[in-house]
Amino acid sequence: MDTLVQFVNPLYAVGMETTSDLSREALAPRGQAAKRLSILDAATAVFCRDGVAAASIDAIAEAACVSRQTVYNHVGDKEKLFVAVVKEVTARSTARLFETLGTFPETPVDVEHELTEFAVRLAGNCMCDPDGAALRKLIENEGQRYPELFATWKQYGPGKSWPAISARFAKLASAGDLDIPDANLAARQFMALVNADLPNTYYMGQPPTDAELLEAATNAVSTFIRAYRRQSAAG
Amino acid sequence: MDTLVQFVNPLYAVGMETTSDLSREALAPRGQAAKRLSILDAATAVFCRDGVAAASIDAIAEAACVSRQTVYNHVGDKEKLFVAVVKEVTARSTARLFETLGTFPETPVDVEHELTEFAVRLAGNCMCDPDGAALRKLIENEGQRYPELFATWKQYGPGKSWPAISARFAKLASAGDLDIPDANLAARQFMALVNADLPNTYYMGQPPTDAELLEAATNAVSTFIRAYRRQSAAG
DNA sequence: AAAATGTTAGACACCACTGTCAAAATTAAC
DNA sequence: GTTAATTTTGACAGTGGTGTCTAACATTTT
Repeated sequence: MDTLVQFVNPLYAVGMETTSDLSREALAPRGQAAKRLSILDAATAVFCRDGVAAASIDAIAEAACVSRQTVYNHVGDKEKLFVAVVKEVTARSTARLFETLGTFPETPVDVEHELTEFAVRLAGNCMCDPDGAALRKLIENEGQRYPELFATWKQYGPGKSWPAISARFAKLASAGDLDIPDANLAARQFMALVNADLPNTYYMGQPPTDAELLEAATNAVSTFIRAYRRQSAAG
Repeated sequence: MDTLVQFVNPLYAVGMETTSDLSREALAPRGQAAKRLSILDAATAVFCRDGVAAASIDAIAEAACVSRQTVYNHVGDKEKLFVAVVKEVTARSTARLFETLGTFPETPVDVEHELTEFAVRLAGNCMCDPDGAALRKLIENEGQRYPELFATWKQYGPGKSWPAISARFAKLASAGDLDIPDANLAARQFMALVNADLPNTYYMGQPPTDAELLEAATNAVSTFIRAYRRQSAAG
């Protein structure tokens, strides 16, 4: 239940709950939601940097500018902290992805141009976003050790994202712009092509520049459209 | 120096040195190269499973069926062990990639068919290979903590692999089969497309089945060729 | 069989971390 | 200004890891 709420409603996990009466968690007693967020952010960073097992609560507390005891008071032990982090970051990443998906050019005038601009937003806001990168890393590294959490993440992360992405490409096809027999496949390939040309430095600290983003998007969309353009006459 | 030898000559690091006099390392005194390999393999597995910082030498020793002291005798402390593992796995992966690249269809009769078969080999032997997967994971997680090692890896891993891959696509283009203005870009996109459609379970233990491999290769090559096919008349 | 070499088992000091506790200090509420 | 809630501080036992050492054991080599 608790789990579901956090995954389904991003606003909740982002700490934007109305501080009213809806979310009477045992955790955040009254006001200091900021401190809780600070702890989760710090934990995300340290978990990513050191790995969950090697991450020390002291390091997290220090990064959050908080005493160790406060960490235990807010979230509990390390495993609960990790679960809270994954839920938080999943909610944020998913929200950001859906926000970006809202700008997908479903009935474009200039397919290539508008799809390229969308790819820039996708790469900048989602793929290279610190939350997204952190989440990928955490899931990839620790997923096997927390099967339940992993399953829940799959359900509310990829399980919701991919159909949404595919649906956009299906609409784009039915708008007559491209010839896409399999929207799921096209969606996977589109994402892969955008990723293919991003400088591989972005999971090592530095995010790509705007120019790099644009180049990656341009190359990806160019190839994507050449592969999926509608044939004038016979196919 | 030592570093260079191990990276440049895969056979050395794989433990196939002639056991003669060429490689008078302080490490492998005379015969028991098998034990050393066993230690490196076990360390690879445990490092991947637990992360380097959280991996215990005892766990590695147990996995290698060896006493802890023997680990220290052969390789030294944990950092040296990690460096040895990365070199070993890099050498193995690179060797396997180049072996597979040797089967690239440079002057094919049926481009699509032969490129698909190559993609199957590439995915099966390189992308989903345990060594390759382990290496990606280790580099991604620990690269930042070992800048020198990371730099050396980049030099002898991607720095050697990508030009070799690109060169194949350039030859394929000049053979008249495809229209590839930028072989580097095409190579990146080809790899990305093959990866895009592999079941994402392969870094979680189970390798993909032959059928899954073939489907991924088919989809990837189909899209790749549609994007890069030579236009009959004007382009 | 003897000698040299490699391997194991156990013990060791040392260190870093966990999770808990109680008392002091700070901050917010009324 | 007093009361209540939160946070900090420092201490604590317990755990598990490192890297070293030594003496016993096993395996080759000669």
